[in-house]
Amino acid sequence: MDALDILKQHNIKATIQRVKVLEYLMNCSIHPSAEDIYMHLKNELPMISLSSVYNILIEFEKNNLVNKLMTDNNTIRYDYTKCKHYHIYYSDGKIEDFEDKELDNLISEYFNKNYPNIVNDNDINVVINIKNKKDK
Amino acid sequence: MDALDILKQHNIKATIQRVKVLEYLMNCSIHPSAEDIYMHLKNELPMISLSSVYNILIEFEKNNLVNKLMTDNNTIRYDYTKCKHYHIYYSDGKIEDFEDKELDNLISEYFNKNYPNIVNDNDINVVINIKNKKDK
DNA sequence: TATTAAATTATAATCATTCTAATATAAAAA
DNA sequence: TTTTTATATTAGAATGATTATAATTTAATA
Ligand SMILES: [Mn+2]
Ligand SMILES: [Mn+2]
Ligand SMILES: [Zn+2]
Ligand SMILES: [Zn+2]
Repeated sequence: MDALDILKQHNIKATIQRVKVLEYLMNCSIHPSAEDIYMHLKNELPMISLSSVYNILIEFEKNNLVNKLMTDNNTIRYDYTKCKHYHIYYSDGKIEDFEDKELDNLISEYFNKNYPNIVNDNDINVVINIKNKKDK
Repeated sequence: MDALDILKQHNIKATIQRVKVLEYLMNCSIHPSAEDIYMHLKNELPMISLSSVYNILIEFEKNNLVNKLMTDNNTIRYDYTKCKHYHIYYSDGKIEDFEDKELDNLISEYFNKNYPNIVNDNDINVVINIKNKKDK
């Protein structure tokens, strides 16, 4: 399903800015910051403003179209909400998707068995931190 | 082991500021921000500066005395490095420790078996996100 | 004691994000 | 089609966490 349909489905008015932001999020794999998105879109959409990117991301987050990824260097990164997956954080800033159904099940089952009342599946995240060689 | 011994052990000069920061981190359970630490210490140590708190935290981090906890609201929280544990993030900002040996082992074994070359134990974190009732 | 280095402090700078008010665009009403 | 109203975007200011800079204090060394 393409960006336009997704916006319609969520009753979000499909402005050109929103379509472009969503398209970029759907197709890129870098887990961009708001600034990254803005920089990328300026090429094809020179009039877009950084404010709009922030506004749009807030709107998308409310509708669960994107997830915020926490980082420890004070910048929020965004991830298009597709099927459940985890993330590998590299020390150079790269964030990589990590998909593993078997691990999903393992963890789901474990929490359902041991903490059935506290947590539901989607609340649990696995974060993998890897140091790049250069960074000692 | 108390704060003073830990600093000696890591060859960090035991200034009053460093001792107090470390003691607070060791004893409190709120996973404080730099500002939280500063506010708390001002009572018993009125001359301490926020700069020092930041400097000290950087120093502690280099020596693996503390870990940074990522958050999605642009403030870094600090955690004294004790035995391996995970964290529950509540939507109201509280961060709670979550210790579970069985889960540690489960995850360790799984990664050792399936991704032995990519990851080592301590790189893997489990983050649990829970919405407080009020927050809809 | 004099000299040097290290740590702390006050303060300014940076930078990601949010807020505010103005403008533009689209939808609804007349 | 015009007028009105609501919504979205924009530019720019404000905020707030963190980092950088330079001065001062403290501790260590000669
Ligand atoms: Mn910041
Ligand atoms: Mn900030
Ligand atoms: Zn992802
Ligand atoms: Zn903790």
